[in-house]
Amino acid sequence: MIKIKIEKPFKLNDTVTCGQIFRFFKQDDGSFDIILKDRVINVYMDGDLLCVSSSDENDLERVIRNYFDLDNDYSVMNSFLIKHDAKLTDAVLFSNGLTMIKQDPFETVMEYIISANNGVPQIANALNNIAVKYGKKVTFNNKEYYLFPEYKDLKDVSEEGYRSCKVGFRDKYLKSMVDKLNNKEINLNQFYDLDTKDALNKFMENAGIGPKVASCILLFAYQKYDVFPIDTWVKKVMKRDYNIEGEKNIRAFASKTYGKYSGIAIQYLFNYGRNKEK
DNA sequence: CCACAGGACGGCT
DNA sequence: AGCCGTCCTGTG
Repeated sequence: MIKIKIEKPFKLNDTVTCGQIFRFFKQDDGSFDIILKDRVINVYMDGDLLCVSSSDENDLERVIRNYFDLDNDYSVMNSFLIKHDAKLTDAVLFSNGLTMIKQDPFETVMEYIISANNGVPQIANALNNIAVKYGKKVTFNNKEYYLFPEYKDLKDVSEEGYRSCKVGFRDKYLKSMVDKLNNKEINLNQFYDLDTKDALNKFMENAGIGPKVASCILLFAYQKYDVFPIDTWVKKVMKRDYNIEGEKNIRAFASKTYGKYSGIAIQYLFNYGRNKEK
């Protein structure tokens, strides 16, 4: 168990539950078990201390600081967003302490291919099925969890293999992506260095990856904050609160208004929207 | 049983 | 270039 003193605004609960991560489990005591790339962690806040235990305590503080983006200063981005869109003020203030989790690129790619035309519970279920079938088992606090497999582990998985995990028609997209990775046709590390436009276009060359999926991958795995993933929820909000319709118009508005922090704006809007309705 | 929700794609104009 | 039917699964 380690305890990390939180120096900057950080809302653990919102950060975990606002739709960035699919593979977390809220415990009866209010803490979260979260499955990371290579380990399972349990986290909770005790005052200004973030308390973390893990199936693998090696280098844990560095891993956690990086995963939850604890050393990033969001105040500059928050001021920028409020300055450029006063209507976003409430959402920004409400979401102060929400951070962008840094997720594993391969798992993120698979997650968002599965997310196309799909619901959150179904996505989580499919991911869990894949992990149980092909991932490594980790026992943590007497509970059994399964890490999400790496692409090498999925080298010989057929379309039927994926489909038995309830991914539906996305089976062929997953297989195609895993094949390309194992054949070295794609290197996921290259996207860190590309600018957003090139990275979007390069991801969209792959079957099953369109604008929304590519944007989510870049936002959640590569910290490209200038993307603006447009889903049906965003369309509704843009129509209702800004009277803007059509993907082209929404994209133009976001680019002009939120610019390099468009993705952060979406996270704040979503976090505010879903909590306010409760 | 049917209606619906959720993005990418492909075939059509 | 833009529109629309289709793909699969789960829920109400």
